[in-house]
Amino acid sequence: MKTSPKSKSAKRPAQPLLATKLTAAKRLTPTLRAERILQGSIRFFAEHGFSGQTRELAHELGISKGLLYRYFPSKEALIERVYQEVFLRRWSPTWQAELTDRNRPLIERLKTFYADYAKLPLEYEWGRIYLFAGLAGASINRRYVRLANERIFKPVIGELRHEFGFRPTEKLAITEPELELMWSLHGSIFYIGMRKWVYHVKAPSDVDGAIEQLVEGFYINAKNVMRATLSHGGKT
Amino acid sequence: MKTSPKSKSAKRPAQPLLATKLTAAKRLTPTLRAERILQGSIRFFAEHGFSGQTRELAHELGISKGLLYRYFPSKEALIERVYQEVFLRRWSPTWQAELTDRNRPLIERLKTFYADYAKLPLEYEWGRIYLFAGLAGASINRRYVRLANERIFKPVIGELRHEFGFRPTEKLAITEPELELMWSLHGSIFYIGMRKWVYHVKAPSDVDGAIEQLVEGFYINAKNVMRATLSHGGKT
DNA sequence: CGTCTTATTGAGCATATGCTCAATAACGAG
DNA sequence: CTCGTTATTGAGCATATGCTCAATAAGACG
Repeated sequence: MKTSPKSKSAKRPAQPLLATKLTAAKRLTPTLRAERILQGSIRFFAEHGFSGQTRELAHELGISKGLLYRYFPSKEALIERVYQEVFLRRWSPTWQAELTDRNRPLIERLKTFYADYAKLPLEYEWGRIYLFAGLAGASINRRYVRLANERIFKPVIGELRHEFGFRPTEKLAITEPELELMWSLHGSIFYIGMRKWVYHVKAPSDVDGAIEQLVEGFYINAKNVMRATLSHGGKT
Repeated sequence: MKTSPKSKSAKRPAQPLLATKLTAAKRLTPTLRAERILQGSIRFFAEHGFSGQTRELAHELGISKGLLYRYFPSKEALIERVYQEVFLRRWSPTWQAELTDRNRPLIERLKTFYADYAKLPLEYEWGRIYLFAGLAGASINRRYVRLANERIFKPVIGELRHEFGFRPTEKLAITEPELELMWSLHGSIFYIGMRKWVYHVKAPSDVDGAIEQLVEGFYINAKNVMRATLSHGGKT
């Protein structure tokens, strides 16, 4: 079936479409080429999922499939790099300090933090790749959840405890209702992204405003839930 | 495609010595067989996504791949049937009446409704297939969102308006903050399922309790948001 | 048991897909 | 310009995958 040179040449006579060789910015330095492949792969896999073909990816990158394999030993390895790049490289190191800076009112800290943090899950690439990875059973999601738990959930619950006059998390372990509060907020935020990038239905016209409304509701709910579940001896 | 009668007839050795049929699939009636294939496909596609192979599906069903194509003309058609079965056949016709039955307190109605409704998106098959479909760009999600909007979002907002003394939705159009409230609740619920079936991280030990906490928070937030955004002339 | 209907099978086809490798050509050094 | 290094290419391989069809055999009925 390979012996069909006639149909082959008939199909590919020349460059009928755009960018076949126009973007022939050929012969880049390995570092730069690898970087381009990585960034292109992020976009590509976000769009097509990890079952997208390497042929098509190479075509979109304007390079040959062979070149792909010079920089990444396998499709699997490429995907692993995509995970690293998308999820672990975009974590702002200042968030934690901002969240726990008691010179500012907590509600204000929460609003500014989530206004910034929400950009991650609301980003096209981030959200879709996160879902594809999870559905494929990749471990990256669990790793990310652990990160969020340590650097967001725990600190925020700690600050809320302090705000509402309950014992700190070191003295009174974090409860399930408190954790559910956090999950609920993050779920609502992520769902805004899902509406946009997965369901393709109308998202809020004012995303920042929607996030702020979510944070305000969260703050009030937190107060109520903590009072209802931590009150017995929980008060300082 | 059929124009290849070259050495076709030559190679037909026919191996009738097949004792390999250990799992002898027994001759079911077409209706029953189709039903089994459909149910098996739901489980299979929920697990592997729609890029799962028909060969493997047939194997899991204990039948040959050929039989699959006797009952469903193509993989695509099968998937379409899966959508129908999962999303449109499981909608309870009594929900709407329950939600608007003003003989019962609204908060109670909401709790019982969501305790029941949440079973859908929290189900393994439902949640994962919904995500796979959305990521693949299927239109079923938009269809489902429209359904939820008409039969849940609008009625609930209407009841909340009545509960808190604002003008009905026929007189004062539903606002974006109100819709966001609904989305937020549904997002939080769906996210519980995602934790279980997609991220494989710890889900609440008491799901029903978590749902109830969500509904309570939702009710309070709704009151606050409506008061903040509908007050000017909105009051009855 | 024999016969007929049809549910069921699996080899096979055409194409898709991850990956290899010998050949090619772009850039820099001399 | 010449030459050497190496980024880049694309035909090609091995296997995967949706789907077809002639052959098979499991029941129903006499």
